[in-house]
Amino acid sequence: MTRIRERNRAIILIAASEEFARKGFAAARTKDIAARAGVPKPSVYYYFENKESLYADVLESVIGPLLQASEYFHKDCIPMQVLTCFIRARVQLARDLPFALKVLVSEIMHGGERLRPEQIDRISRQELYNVACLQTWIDRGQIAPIEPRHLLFTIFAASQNYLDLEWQVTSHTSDGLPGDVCYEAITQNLLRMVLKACEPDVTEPQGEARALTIEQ
Amino acid sequence: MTRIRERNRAIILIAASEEFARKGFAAARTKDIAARAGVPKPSVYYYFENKESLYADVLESVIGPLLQASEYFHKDCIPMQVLTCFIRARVQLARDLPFALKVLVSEIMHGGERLRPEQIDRISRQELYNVACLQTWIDRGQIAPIEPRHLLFTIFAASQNYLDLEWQVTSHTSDGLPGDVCYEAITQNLLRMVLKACEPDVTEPQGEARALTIEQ
DNA sequence: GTCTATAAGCCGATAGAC
DNA sequence: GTCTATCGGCTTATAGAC
Repeated sequence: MTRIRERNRAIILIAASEEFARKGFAAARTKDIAARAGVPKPSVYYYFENKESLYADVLESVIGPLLQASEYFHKDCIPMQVLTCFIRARVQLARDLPFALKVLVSEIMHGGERLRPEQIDRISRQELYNVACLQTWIDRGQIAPIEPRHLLFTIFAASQNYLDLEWQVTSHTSDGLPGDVCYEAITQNLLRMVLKACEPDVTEPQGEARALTIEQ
Repeated sequence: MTRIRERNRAIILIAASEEFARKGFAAARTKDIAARAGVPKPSVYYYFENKESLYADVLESVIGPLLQASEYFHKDCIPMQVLTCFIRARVQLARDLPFALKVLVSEIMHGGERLRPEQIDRISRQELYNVACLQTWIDRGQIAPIEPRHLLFTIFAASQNYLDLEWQVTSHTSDGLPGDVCYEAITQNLLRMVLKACEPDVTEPQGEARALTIEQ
């Protein structure tokens, strides 16, 4: 039966996400992953090819939802609305898949060498599209001239700072996960920072900016 | 002679910074650190107690300069000037000690378990002081009510995104380090984001904010 | 599908010659 | 101080019984 297979794969994948999130790929032990999942170690190798494959599958579990958060990006939508939806989706992703997202952020921060070429490709394409979108808005004068990749990276890193601050005394629920208050606060702070920063300077409009802004 | 000792320690420390920055503590090999430093592996253990001690010393090499960047924080200084100096100092630190800083950021993002208690203490104290400073400004209405720790973390993470974007095609110098243009762009973007976000809303001043703002 | 018992190899750390 | 040669422990991964 394939039902039991799917279930066990899911259980191991979640355990792996947590172990990889806490210790990183190299330091995480398959023994600990198995223990956390409540299965003997060989089961991990029965359901996954090896440790690297398991790691790549953890990354895969979050890449789809991550890219989906970018679906709001369209050149002809209102920039502030797009950014608002985008940031909300990203923070919600951090709430839904905190560990897997942390693994991905850490992986990208370390060069992405363990991402499959196809995964790198999908992320890069989306990134390029989002950058092009932001650049268009900048050229039109709809948003301030902020380097698009820096902006996207800041959102990427900040959207999950809920977990990165856990080593300090913060408000946590009993099971060790940050409470909803925390997520809403992060959303509000990030929204404010990004939207304020992106507000175009009315004192120095760029070229044809005026006319196009009115069209919008 | 202690001169040769200091020199070799420094060489190994730099090599270790680079290896730890690229691979993390667990994945970095002392063999590779020795090779990068151009010394045989036992020399690493002659000059440092063990791998963990070497790692802690790498962190130590950047904690001092990191805390020094906070020297501008004083309750009675002008918030925007403090933040400007602080951000400039942080980005400059990222230029001066890119690898060691990356190790520290990664370490803190993973819970700081490998920081010595005394190192955690120093960082926490400075953090608490900076947070208190920001909170005072918020209470006085001098800056917008942005959660101080989120703001500090965003600056912390964003100030070194030069290296985190290296897996994409960016402008690098021949030796693989980002050029100065990149640093200035990061500084400008970060300054804009933070300063804009911190501008107090004149439309909704808080309580005694007016009077105190004028005093300043 | 599940699990015990073990193989094979790598890595941190050191002994000891120079 | 410097380096070769090696040990001991730990980890991934699997063989093979149930």
